[in-house]
Amino acid sequence: MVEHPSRTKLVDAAIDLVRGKGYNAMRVEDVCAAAGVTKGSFFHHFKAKDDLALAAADAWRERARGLCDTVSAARYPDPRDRLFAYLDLRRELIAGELVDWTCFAGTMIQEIHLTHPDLRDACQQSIAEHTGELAALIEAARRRHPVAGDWTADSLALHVQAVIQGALVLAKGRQDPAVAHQALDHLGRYVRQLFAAEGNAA
Amino acid sequence: MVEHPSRTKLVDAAIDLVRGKGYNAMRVEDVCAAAGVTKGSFFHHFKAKDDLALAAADAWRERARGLCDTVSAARYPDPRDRLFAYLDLRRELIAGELVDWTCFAGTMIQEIHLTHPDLRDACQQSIAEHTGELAALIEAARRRHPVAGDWTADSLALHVQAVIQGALVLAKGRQDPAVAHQALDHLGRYVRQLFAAEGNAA
DNA sequence: GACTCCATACCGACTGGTTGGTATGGTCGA
DNA sequence: TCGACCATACCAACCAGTCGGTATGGAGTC
Repeated sequence: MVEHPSRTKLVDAAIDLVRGKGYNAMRVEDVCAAAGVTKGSFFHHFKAKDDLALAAADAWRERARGLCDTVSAARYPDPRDRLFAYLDLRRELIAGELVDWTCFAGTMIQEIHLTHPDLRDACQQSIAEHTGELAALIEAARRRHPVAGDWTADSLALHVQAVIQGALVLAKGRQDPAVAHQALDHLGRYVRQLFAAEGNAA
Repeated sequence: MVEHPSRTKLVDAAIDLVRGKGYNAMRVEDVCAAAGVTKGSFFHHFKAKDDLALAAADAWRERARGLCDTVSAARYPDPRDRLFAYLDLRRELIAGELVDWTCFAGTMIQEIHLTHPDLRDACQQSIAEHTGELAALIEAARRRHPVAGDWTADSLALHVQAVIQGALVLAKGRQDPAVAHQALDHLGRYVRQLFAAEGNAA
């Protein structure tokens, strides 16, 4: 499997379409049209629609991998500051066209969690992997700074994901990313509060 | 329009099915089977599938209305305590079968926000109304207690909704309501922190 | 109270468009 | 010439929506 431009284009198109209209509303012909190929090509690369979705979930996981590292460790040597910067980044990423800030995995899960267990697990893995990276960052920050309250790095990472996913749902409802920003503002305030305990103001 | 048992059964069945499998995966015949009526009856009461969804959105809004009041004002005279109790209640409501703790409006919005603008607005209204009630409660608590930070009641109400919606998405992904509890625990801690400012410990 | 008239509620076989998937054949590089 | 890659025509299942028909009960008339 060395590149295959058609295949890659199909996967990318599928991700975009799912992010916009969801999985069930996305027809294979839509994907083909968006990718600029025909159905023959589609079913040459994928044996079924679900197969494409699986590939798309993998591609999405790949995209999400290392998102934490986007916030350079060089610029923010302190993991706590890196965590704050990460939250700010996530906030800023929610802007512009809807299809650009929507989460493929979250959209898929909500729609097919009962009907397509294998697909659900693939998408879940994508989220879990990212949450794991975030938890590691939180844990690093925790080791270097005192924190308020009794909580684990895993649970806070989960909470962050929840706020983001929920903010996206609300933003879709209002057709306006601004509501997501409000939620992320509160999240930022909360996390900073947790790490600003006991006279540790930044 | 005085009752109409068949119609009511169809609406209730639709709400359950959407909460489980989503809107597109729900067939008209599924709704009929679940409601114990035939297709003929269905299309007598609703002129299209979308029409049923609209009715279901209304019914859902009705269900959600006054959820804040479930936390009795008599038992919690202080609106701040009522707010805390509300958050606890929301946490406890996420338990048991998936179909019982899922949000109809959130599920719908995520799936049809682009393809069915009218349906999206109906579901959005359901959320907006509930958020409004919550904001009023927050505002009342705010007037009676000093708070930390610079934020509005509306934005905090929105944040609460976001955490809940996001927690549900994560719970669906893991097929386990426990993850939602973790997120709501953090939310509870945050809100209490906001209201516990300046020596106002409960 | 018997009769017509009609509206509402309901039934279930049928239809026609949509759509995931297939069959077949062509092109091009090795 | 073989096989990877892709195009076109086609198929069959699925499903929202239709349509002719039945049952029930209430209003009006004599």
